[in-house]
Amino acid sequence: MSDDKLPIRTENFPEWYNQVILRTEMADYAPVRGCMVVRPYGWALWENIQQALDRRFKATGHVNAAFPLFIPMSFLEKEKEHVEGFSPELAIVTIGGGQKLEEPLVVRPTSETIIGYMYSKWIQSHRDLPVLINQWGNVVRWELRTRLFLRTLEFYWQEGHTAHATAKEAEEETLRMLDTYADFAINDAAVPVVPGRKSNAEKFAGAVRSYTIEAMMGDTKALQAGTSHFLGQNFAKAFDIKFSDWNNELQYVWTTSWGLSTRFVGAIIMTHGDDQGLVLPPKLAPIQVVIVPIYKSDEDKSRVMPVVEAITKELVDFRVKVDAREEVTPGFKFNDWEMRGVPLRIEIGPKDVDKGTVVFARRDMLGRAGKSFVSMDQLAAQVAEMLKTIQASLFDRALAFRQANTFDPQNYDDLMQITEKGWALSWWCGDAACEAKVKEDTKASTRCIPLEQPGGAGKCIVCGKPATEKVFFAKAY
RNA sequence: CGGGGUGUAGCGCAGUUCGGUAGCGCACCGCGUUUGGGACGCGGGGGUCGCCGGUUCGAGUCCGGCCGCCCCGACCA
Repeated sequence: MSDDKLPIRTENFPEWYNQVILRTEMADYAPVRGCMVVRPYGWALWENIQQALDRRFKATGHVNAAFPLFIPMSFLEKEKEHVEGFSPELAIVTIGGGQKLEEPLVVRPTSETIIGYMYSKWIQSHRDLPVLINQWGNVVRWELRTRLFLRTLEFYWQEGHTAHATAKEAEEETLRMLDTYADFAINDAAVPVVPGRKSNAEKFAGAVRSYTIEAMMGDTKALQAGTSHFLGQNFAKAFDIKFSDWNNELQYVWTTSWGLSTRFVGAIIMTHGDDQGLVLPPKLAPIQVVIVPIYKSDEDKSRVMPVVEAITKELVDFRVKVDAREEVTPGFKFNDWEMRGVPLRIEIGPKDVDKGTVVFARRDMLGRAGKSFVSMDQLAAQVAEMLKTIQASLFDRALAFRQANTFDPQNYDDLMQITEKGWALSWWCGDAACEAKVKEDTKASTRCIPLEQPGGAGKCIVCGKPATEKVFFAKAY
């Protein structure tokens, strides 16, 4: 339950973030360090994210399956970069049923290895390809510094794992799924993202190329909101995934993997939230419309409640909540649901019943500015229209914010200044040394080389050598 | 793993200096009045004071040890 005000977002962003999550009952700290409990309101948001993604996966021919939580330690060791990347953050089971295990079992940090092993059994011929499997599940990475939703020891996600006959096909799949993530982020979450390629230093352990969608949070820091990897034949060779091609010659398959996690809940919170609390995009909000009935006397109540009921029936196609609590005042409810980010509030009192109207109050425009009197005629259509408007305004606002905080540095000093206050889009020669120097000097890393490039050529912002691509430098979560 | 902070009712804290049997606000329960932007009155319930040990007639308070959690730095969806 809400009592007093939240921390001011611009004054103490991390504290604001924590308080919003705890107070809106999205999640809570678990008794184990670095672990969280996703509470029903947070999980409902995640379920809507899952549905939005899952229907896109199905539409592109993918099917769901479930692979085990435990992976033999030796599996991870088969791919050199993979084990090097993940070994510092593995949880390892050494005892089972009171007996010391002959081979330790890793609690999966990701499932490329065990899925690769299974694919080697299942794939014989080019006729078995492509294999397009997705898994919804949880994974464990023993992180040192944790934050609710953004980085916890255990998190929930989906991981897609596909196998293809040709490199071209696999690369297409990698980009198709990156595009799927971008489409979801932009159109359902109203989170503007930059699709791009990761530098070698930032790529997934074991991938040939990694792609990402990067989003700017309300404090201008960057968040990797989803990733898609072209794994080449690295895992095919490690797990001997071979098929007979059209000429009856044995070939290694080409694989991809792509994932999006509960971290995205954090992305939504930090993209749209304001001092009043959460602001949820209508398409994903667990509650799209909250109805607050207003009355003083029993007589008023008996006039208002039937109208509330009738309206609720009319709005069956939306996720509607009627807040009929008697023990708190309407004013309290307004603040409470605003904190919880419900996109649209409908107030109905005796005066409205008399006039045949209701009050719409938009979450994205607080106070008087966001209130309007609306006729009860065609209410469902008006609600649909309003939710659409709010959805669009959230995206526009977030995009404008990102544009206002993205800069084109003219020299290295300029770059150092910019990384203190936003994103820098600069020419980069591609040399890891230049990248490392920036990180050393500014704590900003390369976020991605956007797929959309200005073209032409320039000089590397760090060393001045010729460069053909621009990269985003920014501090990141 | 290093630095900082903290642990007393569900939450936020006071009490620890100087030992004497635990308190405040919010939340919770009951009744009544309230209700168009965070209501109020009256009455009530709830605590092995993080854990273990020591000193003492007596420990939330003093001494020793341990642990948890949060925040800040090196790795990461």
